[in-house]
Amino acid sequence: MDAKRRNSGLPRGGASQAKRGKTGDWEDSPSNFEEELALFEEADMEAEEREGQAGHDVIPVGELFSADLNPRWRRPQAAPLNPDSDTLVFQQIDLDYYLGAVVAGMPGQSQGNVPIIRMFGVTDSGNSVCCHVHGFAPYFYIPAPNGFTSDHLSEFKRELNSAVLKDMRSNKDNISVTVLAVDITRKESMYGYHGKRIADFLCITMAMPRLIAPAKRLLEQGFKFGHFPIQSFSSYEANIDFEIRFMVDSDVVGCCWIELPKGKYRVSLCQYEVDVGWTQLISHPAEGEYQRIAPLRVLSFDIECAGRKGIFPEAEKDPVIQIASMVQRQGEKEPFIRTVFTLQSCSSIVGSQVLCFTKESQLLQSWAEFVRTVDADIITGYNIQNFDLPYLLNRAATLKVKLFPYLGRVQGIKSVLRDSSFQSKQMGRRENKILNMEGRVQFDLLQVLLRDYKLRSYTLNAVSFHFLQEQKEDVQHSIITDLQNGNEQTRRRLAVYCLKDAYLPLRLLQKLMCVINYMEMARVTGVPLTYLLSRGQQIKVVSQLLRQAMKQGLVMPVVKPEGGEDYTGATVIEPEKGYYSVPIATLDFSSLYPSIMMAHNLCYTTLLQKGSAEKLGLTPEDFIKTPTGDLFVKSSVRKGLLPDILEDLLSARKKAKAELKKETDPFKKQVLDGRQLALKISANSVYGFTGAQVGKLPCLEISQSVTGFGRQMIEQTKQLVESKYTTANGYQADAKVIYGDTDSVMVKLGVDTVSRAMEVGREAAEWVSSHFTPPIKLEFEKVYYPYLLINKKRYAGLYFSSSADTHDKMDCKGIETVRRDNCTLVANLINTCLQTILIDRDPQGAVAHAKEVISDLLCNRIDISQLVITKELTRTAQEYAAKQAHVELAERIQSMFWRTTFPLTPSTTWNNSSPSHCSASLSPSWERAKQRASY
DNA sequence: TGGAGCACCTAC
DNA sequence: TTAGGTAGGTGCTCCA
Repeated sequence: MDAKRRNSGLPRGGASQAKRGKTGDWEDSPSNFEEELALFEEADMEAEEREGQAGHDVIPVGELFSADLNPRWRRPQAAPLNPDSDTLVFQQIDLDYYLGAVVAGMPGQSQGNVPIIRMFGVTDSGNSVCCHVHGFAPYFYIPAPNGFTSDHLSEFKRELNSAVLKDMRSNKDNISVTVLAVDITRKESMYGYHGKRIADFLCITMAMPRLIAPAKRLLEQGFKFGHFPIQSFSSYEANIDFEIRFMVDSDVVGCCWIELPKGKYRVSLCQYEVDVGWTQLISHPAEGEYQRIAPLRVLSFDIECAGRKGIFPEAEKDPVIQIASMVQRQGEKEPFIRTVFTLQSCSSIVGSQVLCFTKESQLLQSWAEFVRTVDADIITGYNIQNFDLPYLLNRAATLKVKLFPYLGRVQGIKSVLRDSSFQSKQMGRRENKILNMEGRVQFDLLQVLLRDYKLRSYTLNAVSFHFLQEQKEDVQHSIITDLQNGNEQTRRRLAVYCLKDAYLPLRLLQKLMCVINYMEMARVTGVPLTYLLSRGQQIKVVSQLLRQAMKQGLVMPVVKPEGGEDYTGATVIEPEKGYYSVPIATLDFSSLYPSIMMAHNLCYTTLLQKGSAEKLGLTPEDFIKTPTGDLFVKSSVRKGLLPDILEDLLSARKKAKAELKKETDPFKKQVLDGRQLALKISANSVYGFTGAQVGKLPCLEISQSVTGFGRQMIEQTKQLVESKYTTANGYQADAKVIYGDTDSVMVKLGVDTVSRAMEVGREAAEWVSSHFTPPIKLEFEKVYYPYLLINKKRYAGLYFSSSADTHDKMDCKGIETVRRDNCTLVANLINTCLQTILIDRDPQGAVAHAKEVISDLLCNRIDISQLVITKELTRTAQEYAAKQAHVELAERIQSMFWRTTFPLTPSTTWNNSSPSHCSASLSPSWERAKQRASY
């Protein structure tokens, strides 16, 4: 089919005619991306002929924008829904709550404003659903005071209610009842083992989520009611997000499928906007057919602004000139909507629709209308959270485009910008802007990459090149304004650029399978999709903990965060530094910390606090003493919650790993690898959670026992291996553990070949494993041959695991090549030298290469832009003249080179190439070059 | 000049 | 209102 026929009259290289004027410094043959776009056109032809539309021409919109410009923007027509005879099934993708008026016929309070859970989702047929869930109220627990009976309930409730009311500074919602109910319930604290002693707790149900905190505070401060003396109550589960509370109680997990049985829900407003009582909905576990994913609409967009020369665009001053949008259904290969909104005219682009506006305010308003029409479930792009969306919103405010800031799915709710700062040790302080868009998940690709990937550069260009081997269209930022001020051909050039910037995030999302991976994570951990990008690690563990606890009638206490003493972590075995030209076998404990917790049943619920063992009359057979002296009951007395959670996570990981083995597609392999890694990280963060002293439920007894066991185990492993594999026992040589970190040992077995090292390694791992409690298991991982051990946490070697004949890769740990605080020149130099040493086994060659590079550096043969080493040195470099900076940097690189590649003591086998020797041979030329350079 | 203290990044 | 952990190498500044 002729992809160009729609474009009759317009030459393909049309832009060449426009190579006049002041912006003539760009190349203009059609880019690969334009050809790619044109290919989409072919695929679209049939659909369009069927639907009888001509979607991809230039449309001079002027004032005439209508959401009906292209029927494909809309979702498929929704079939009529009869609550009495139809079941409604949808995949829930976002969940929040709001305060709303009571809906007659729904469970819960009968008057006033009530919290209503709102679930957004999509059906199999691609129709969107907004489901209001009624009747669920927030609650928390306190232990019932001594002598409390059901006769005291109403008095307690009345007193607490009036205390909370009195505590309110203002009562703008006109609340008259704060405490809805107080019930006596039999529960048990999850913190510490106390002989399964179930006790009376008061379950206090409040009218609104935000009333929980004051009620908890008042009870803590000291509360008096009836004839009971004033006393302070500790609270339980008063710090749980309302959404999580609901999800846990109704067994809903992130992104699961929800069923509303016929006769149990009602249609309230437009199609598929429904109301249901919270006990009526059915949540399907994400298994079997319910693992599927609905045809979600993913919108990716990018904006261009006409900034002033050298000034970062400001929304108050600089206009938005283009917005490109691409919409793709999850699971399909290509976007089915490709459109660009431009200010002023723009030549046509095969494969995309161009909508031209004469007024910027019209462009903005129309784009918002477009978003509402497309009704995307997921909104993505590159840095949209902190740039594009805030810019559009601020720009629309400046131009007073009143209908713009309604971008969510709920009518009448305005999208508002807020600043938030999020701080964690893991990610440092991160300032972000937050924009509410009810019912749409904002999935900023930059944020995903910042969280999940350690990269040297996070520009869209660098990231695209890294993952897709593709780059942005070549348009310098500085000429954007000129292109806009040119003619319809230069604006076309800009539009192609803009389209590509909207397209790349979609491609990346697809390639990295972000959406699917995040959904899996939401399903495994039970939190909403949005939490995964906006919150930390802890909430995932809390969600799992609560679910597991509820099954056993356990409640989670609220603890005051207080920083305490740090505890001891893992052991790093003192390395026997050197270059090893013999195979070194590496044995690892797989999932060390999780398996320790499982093997020894370490949990909040199994912890014996001081004196408990005697008080409960436990015999020594009932509990264990950990290396740190803490006591935990065995699983025969009570199985811990944390071991249960870990078993779930690790069996999911096992499954992912099995799929990984079967998979042949290299990229899907990578993704499955990512998933199993995510599950591993989740399992590891359970340990981290117990050690997080400023956290929801720290328990240092658990975390320090875990690391204590770990320290013991790695020492024992070293001793076991070195005691069995000796000449005295008939082996070729005495084995020696030359290094080890946390959960691994590197062993010199004294064998000559990789295959022999693998054999002995496997045998040794199995034998050592038999000394430990399952599921603790030492595994043979790999052989390094040769192996360069520079220092603790710094080494390199050729990595053999699958085959004994060829190495999989050169593995570098902690060396400049993998660190991001060095310039690429250093990384490349060290990398080449390591290759020369390990693969070619030619240390002299490595020295020669280093000399060459340093000489190039000193003679100004290397671009200065490559030379920024660290932040500190950037400053130094700027303070010196360029040539002097070269010398400084060359010295730095030289010392870095020596330390990294020749760190060895003279006794090690470097035949005739010890550091001092090489250093001497380099020196004369070094001095000469230095003199030349500083001349 | 050498060591304490810090920032940064990584290993696990 | 919210935040996983410790060990450890390296380069830099500051100070005695």
